[in-house]
Amino acid sequence: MNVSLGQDFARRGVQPWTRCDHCAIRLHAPCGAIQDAIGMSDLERARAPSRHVPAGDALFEQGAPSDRSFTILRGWVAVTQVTSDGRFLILRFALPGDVVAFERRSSVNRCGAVAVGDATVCSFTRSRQGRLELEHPSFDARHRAAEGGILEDAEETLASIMGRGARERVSHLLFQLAWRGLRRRPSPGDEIDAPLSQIQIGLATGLTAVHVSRTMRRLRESRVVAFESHRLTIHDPAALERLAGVSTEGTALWS
Amino acid sequence: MNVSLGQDFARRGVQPWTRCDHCAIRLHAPCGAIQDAIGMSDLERARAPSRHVPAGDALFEQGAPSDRSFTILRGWVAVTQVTSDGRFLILRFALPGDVVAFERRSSVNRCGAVAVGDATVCSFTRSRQGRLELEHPSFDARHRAAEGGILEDAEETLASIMGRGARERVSHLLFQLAWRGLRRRPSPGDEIDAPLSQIQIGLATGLTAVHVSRTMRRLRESRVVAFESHRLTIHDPAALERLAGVSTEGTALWS
DNA sequence: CGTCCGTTTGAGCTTAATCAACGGACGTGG
DNA sequence: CCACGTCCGTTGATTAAGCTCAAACGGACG
Repeated sequence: MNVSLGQDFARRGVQPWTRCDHCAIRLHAPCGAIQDAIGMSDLERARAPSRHVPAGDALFEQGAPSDRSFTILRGWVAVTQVTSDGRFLILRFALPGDVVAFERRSSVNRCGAVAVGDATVCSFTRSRQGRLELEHPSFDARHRAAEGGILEDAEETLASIMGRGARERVSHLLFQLAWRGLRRRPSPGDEIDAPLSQIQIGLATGLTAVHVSRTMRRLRESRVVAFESHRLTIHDPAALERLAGVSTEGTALWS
Repeated sequence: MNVSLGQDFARRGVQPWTRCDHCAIRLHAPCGAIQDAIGMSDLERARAPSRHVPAGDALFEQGAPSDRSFTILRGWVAVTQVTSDGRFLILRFALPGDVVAFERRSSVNRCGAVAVGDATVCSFTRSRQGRLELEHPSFDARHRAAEGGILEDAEETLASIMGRGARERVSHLLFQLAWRGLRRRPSPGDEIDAPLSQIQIGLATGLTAVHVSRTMRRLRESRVVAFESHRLTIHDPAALERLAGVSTEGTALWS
């Protein structure tokens, strides 16, 4: 089939991926088992002593040399970047079980990481990580799955942000965070503690804090989500998912 | 150091990563060796018969079942996605040597791929790929590096797009494509053949084709880049790089 | 009690999307 | 060979979205 990229190629009814009901943001796959009990206990057994990071503290700084990767055990961590023209932005949030800074190719951190709310993490040196991957195939698999999941999330976020619209961007972020925080698809009335500020939501969506405020007021007024005093309430998950533009409903062209 | 995410935390003079002068978009690492002669010959030896994909044809379609990953040998390929609300966008471009659709977790393509200009690709089944990774550590390493590189590119694109501004988005894309196309940092006067349309640039930057046109006219008038009849001319690489917001110059806080 | 910080709201402005039209390149069919 | 249609690039006019500036409010905390 010839698909001319330049014309009416869009909207061919493709309804892409579905989502695993366990592990938040992955899709179609048999659930990368990121938070699998086995994976976590493996990890716990092998971990370096855990470290507490108070809210607002940097877990590590962009550009600083480092030979460690971190696994979040408790709390939220923002993966941040300062661009060369001085803008500051949040690339993604890491929740408990997520791995941060696990690329091996560089001895210098490409991004920074800041604790959002109090957090506890454990870390491996890269050499130890390499040994663990060799010795424990399950650890290696978990690690690869985590990396792949981050790529998928990044592309999903990219899609969310390229498709212009503040409401969609914010909805996508909140929906993703709710799902990952709950470890399941949100139901009406679900609440989660989210140690976020609207400023951080803005940094993660490429919006101004003031515009985030307006957007979230509209979302609140239309009874989709409410976010007050660090507590996120999902009133209408279906609407939120629709707005987020990553719907799992709908007919796939290929089942 | 306590970094309150909410206030003046920005512009701390962090000048993050540098770039390898060989392999385009990676950074600080000792050059992922994506196009390394060894990697490529390994690949050629092991490859399935190559396949020609005429311009505009789909290499594979989003949502279609597939157990193959593809390596671009010639031409450019756009990795595309149709969102659930019908928007069509280009997540990234794959150039010769790049690998596409190499996640193993799903039997269904998360994205589509369309040849931009004529392309030649070769493909592996996932099982063969797994075997190759076990048998040839260098193949495995190349593969991992490619995946990591894609993640870095995706995050860089994300940063480029989140930092509002059409000029910056277009500059970033052109700069990245020029670098990857040339396999080195662009010099003044460099030209590369880019089988792109402005429509595709729009799809990859989240902008309208008309606004891409205006933006590129401004870039042309300010003698930064020209793009005419599928030929991209870099007049002022430094300015382009500055606009792209991924400068390698500048002092890093940590050398 | 005062300060700091995050949120909210308003007013004006900038940017980019939208709508519309035109010209050129190219291919197709008469 | 020419007429026509299509697609791409370009430009103008208008509209909508989001940013900037500014002010006020409220809670947390010293």
